[in-house]
Amino acid sequence: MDESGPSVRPEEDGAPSGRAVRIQDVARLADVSTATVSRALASPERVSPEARARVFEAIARTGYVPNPAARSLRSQKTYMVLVVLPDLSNTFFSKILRGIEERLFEAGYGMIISDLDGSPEKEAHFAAFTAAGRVDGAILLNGHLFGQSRDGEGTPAKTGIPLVALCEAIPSADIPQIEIDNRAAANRMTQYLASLGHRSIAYVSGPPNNILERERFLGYQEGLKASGLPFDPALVIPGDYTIASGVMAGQDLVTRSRRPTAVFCTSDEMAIGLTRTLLSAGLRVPGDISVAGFDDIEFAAVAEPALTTVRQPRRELGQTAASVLVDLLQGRPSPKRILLETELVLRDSVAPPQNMEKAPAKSTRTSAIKPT
Amino acid sequence: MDESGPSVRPEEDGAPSGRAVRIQDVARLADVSTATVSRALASPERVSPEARARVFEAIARTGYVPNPAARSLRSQKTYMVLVVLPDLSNTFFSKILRGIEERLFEAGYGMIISDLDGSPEKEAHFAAFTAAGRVDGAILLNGHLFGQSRDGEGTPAKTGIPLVALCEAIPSADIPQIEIDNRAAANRMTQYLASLGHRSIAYVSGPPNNILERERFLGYQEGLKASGLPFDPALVIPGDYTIASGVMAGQDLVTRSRRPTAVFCTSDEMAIGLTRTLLSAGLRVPGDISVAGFDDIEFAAVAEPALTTVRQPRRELGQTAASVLVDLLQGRPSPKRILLETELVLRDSVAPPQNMEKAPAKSTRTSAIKPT
DNA sequence: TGCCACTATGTAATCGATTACATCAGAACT
DNA sequence: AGTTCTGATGTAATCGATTACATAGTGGCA
Repeated sequence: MDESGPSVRPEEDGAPSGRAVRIQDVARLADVSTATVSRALASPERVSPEARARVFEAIARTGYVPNPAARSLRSQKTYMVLVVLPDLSNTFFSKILRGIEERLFEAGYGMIISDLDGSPEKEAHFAAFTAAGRVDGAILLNGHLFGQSRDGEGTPAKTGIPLVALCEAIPSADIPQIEIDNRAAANRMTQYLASLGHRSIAYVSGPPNNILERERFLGYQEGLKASGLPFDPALVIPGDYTIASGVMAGQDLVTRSRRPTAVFCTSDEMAIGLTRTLLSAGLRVPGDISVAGFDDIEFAAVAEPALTTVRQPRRELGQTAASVLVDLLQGRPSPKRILLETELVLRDSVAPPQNMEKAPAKSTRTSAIKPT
Repeated sequence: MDESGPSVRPEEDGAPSGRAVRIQDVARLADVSTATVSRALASPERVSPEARARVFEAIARTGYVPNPAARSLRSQKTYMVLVVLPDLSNTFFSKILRGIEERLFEAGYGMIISDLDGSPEKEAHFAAFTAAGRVDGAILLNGHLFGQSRDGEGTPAKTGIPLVALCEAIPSADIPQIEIDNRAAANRMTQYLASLGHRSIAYVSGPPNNILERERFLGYQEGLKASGLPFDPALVIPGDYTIASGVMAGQDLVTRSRRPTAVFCTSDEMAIGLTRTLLSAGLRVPGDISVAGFDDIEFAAVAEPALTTVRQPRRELGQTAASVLVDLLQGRPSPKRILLETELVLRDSVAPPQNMEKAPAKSTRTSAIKPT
């Protein structure tokens, strides 16, 4: 443990060697009790200015940092928040995570990430983890509660801690939902495409049980209707938000004899994969087919052609979710649902359909990088 | 999870209500002492098969999960690992993180992420966090120790826990380094470009103090030398690995009167941004200028044209770093340095220079998506 | 002056697991 | 048979902070 020598004083008062500084050490140095030290930290107004000063002085000299395990054991708080997401390696989440982290950090909370990766064991693990009180709250990006399917089947595991749903709403759960209006956004994009003259607008979907997908699909149908266009099931191509599924969708399109003039992909990844496939097959984008995406990830602006898409305020989504959770953790009230604004980002991958426009194949690039 | 029988009794003997199950509850139910329960969990071979069976049965029935704070307080272990990285929203890190998380999860460790974001306060916070024993170990992706600059200046903060450097080596630190051979990889790519006939190969750098950058730059110079090409400082264009800096580099190139025939970008992000700018300016890639990247992020394969690059085994890098750290945490020896293999991924953004090849502008696409 | 209210502080119980040490039964060895 | 060893288990100390409760001191007010 310690070197007990003659001139021991391994740390006259500082930290340099050996064992960590305990609250006892600080108390002794400040000539107060441990209770006073604890109070000076937690509620400074409850100790006299003199004692407070001595305590802070002692803390500074020793470099004392409270032992979180001890604190947590007694106070039943961990100052940790769990962020549950389906796939950490998905670009879409990284900016959101950053927004979350920023806000949590400001509020003094740490962030534990759980990448479920579709694994039930992992999910069970983190459910237990949560139930074990290892975190004070959680932000769920995976569209369902622990122990429940996306459809709200099954009994949600009792967590006993505040939860917030982010991006993928969990309608069956009575927790705050932070999201965008997916339906309105999809509607808007669809109407935009129609307004350019497209009469045959394909839709590349997300995974079937996904609530984002359901909303966006509704929006797409509404958009068609509002534009006086019929809904054609043959124009719905299955996808799952990944680049690979975009590539597949593109291959599907390429082989069709009657092709739509525009494709609305419900993620930028799919749009980029799809575009790539179309271009490889010798089709022109947007000359032969216009392609629109969803999310506005970093690469959308530098895709070739630059991708027309729906911008989600990703960082802000993360920040908002974190703020709401912190409010809950600290006993403040919070709204049940927050919708953040999206924005149509018009770039070069969408143009009026060829047969309506007599212009040559060379697309009219409206901007080099960021039009908005 | 399961449908419990007709008589619900969600937890006949589990947490009767409200409060969490304690080791005491399990012990009572299994008719053993708490010590035996603890041992059954930590070292099953030290308890008799019968007792062990009763304990596990009781655990299953109660849904007991050890209180981590209590465990941590006593055993001085947190089963948490800190991952320090400079920018969470960078695509490059996400797959690495996933690799780390996978391996840590298998070994029973949780992952706390700290996104330093270039903020000294954040860094100080996490240094204290670490010093406070809140994690058992850390994986550093930011190229320097706490309290130290990238150049090894300053006294590294005493953490007292195992550390591992990942991707960005920390030469001054005596900790395991997991990385790729950046120099060899850059050398190889440079020689590859030269072997196609390129005599004027530009280099878009990373940030100046970055050790990756230094290594890659050396590799570039060595590659030139090995190919009998002179090094021309005018062909070195500053960058910082971001898309935006790639765009800037592209703008620089576009305005030059004498342009290189090939550009080696030290990140895919820059390569994609740069390509975009060249294309927008009416240049052809690889017709007029070949562009190569580094990293092989997901988007490289679907960029237009598909990007020739150096593949880093990102997931494996993460897994390896996590494995090494877990070894250290569990007292096993570990190698000081691990170099993982990279791979040259040949796609469509690189071709022989125009003046050497009489073929038309239409580039010969060797593959649609993934040639390798 | 005597009593109350209030503030500042100290004492010690407490959180829930791990683990050093003690105990005991039975096997193995002399 | 007596001694030692081994393996299985229980008892209770321990980790370091928080906090309920107790106590001392101070000022106000009748």
